[in-house]
Amino acid sequence: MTEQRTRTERADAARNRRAVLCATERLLAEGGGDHVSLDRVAALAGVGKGTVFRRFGNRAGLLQALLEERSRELRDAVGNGPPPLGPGAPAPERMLAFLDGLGAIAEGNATLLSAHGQACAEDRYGDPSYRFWHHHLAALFADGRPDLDADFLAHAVLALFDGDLIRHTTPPDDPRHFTRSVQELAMALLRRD
Amino acid sequence: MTEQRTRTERADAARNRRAVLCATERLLAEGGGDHVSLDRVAALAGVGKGTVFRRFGNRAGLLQALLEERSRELRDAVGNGPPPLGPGAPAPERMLAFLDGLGAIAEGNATLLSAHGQACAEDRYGDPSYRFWHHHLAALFADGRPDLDADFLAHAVLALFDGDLIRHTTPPDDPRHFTRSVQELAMALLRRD
DNA sequence: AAATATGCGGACTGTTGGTCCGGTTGTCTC
DNA sequence: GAGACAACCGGACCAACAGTCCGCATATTT
Repeated sequence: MTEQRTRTERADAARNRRAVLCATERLLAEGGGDHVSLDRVAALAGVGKGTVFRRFGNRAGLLQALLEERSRELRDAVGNGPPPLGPGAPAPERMLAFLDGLGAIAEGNATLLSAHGQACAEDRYGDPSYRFWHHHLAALFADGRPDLDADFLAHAVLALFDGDLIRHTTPPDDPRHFTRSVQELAMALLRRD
Repeated sequence: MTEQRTRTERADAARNRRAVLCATERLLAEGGGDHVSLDRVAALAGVGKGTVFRRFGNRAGLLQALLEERSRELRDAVGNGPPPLGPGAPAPERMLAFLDGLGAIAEGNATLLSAHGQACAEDRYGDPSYRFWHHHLAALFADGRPDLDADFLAHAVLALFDGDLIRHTTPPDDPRHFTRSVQELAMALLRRD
């Protein structure tokens, strides 16, 4: 479960990584996204500031790592799992299942999403995670609508997964409203009624 | 053309506002969006830092003002101009014309858009400019597709107007590719083929 | 020309992301 | 278990930034 970048990662290093990730999570939950300064993270995790940077490179890297942890499961399921998430199901069903999964993650991590979006200055589209989602969506669109620009449609759908938009379109009584809206939109694009 | 917040605005104040706006513009053009620090803006405009803040409140306000200046013309044309931009044309035509106009502005101000997006922490959806575009789009969608959530569709289309996305989907030889993609997508949503 | 309010400047503050290096501690070998 | 080695750690440090403040200047009005 814990990934290791060299052959074996030192025990204290692994422990610290966990501590930092947990601290980030807690700060994110209790204050807004801009409440997560790296000073605070380090302090709450009980490590030095240098440690945080050595592990995660910079603020964006830290948030990205957290985001990746939250979405790894879905990624595996989409790549190698059983239908309808995994390969084998028809495109519309597969897309609905995928958007349901991604939507759930996004809805549960809106503040993390916002923070990451703000920190991730320039290379959002180079992020491996983003590329994976994009590639998947583009393939599904290309399958159903060869007449449209599948690449662009995929970017368009992913652009919806923004923390602020989620908060703004989620009524207090229906936490999954956003996901259904995205699904509806995607189906309108995929199907030629 | 220059707006005045009290009955009459002092001449030097107006001059300074122009200078600050111009300086921002220049810095934005020559360096990236994060190259525009308010220190630098003030220095280049030849005014004190306090002046910038008194005029524009904060960084987000400054960028917002610039953005608004660039889009005021389109706003007027949409509200009171002749068809197909203004009222009177059928919804699809009107939407195409509108997206053409907004796309042109966005393509010409991608870095400004990025900078504004990053600075505008929380209240993107409260911005009067955003509300205007959103209201317009939502009305057009509601007209053509009463079966879908027009409000959400409008947000979705506006989410595309992001500096990074524009840069990422604009090939070097075709500066208007982005706009056409957006139009294509919007038509796919509006029409029930 | 005097009075008044409006605007001005830039020193100042608190916080941030990010760097750096002397010292520490895990791990591996013998 | 002892020693050697590399990996890792902490937190002092730095530059840059957004935003505040207040004594001074200047446009406008009477």
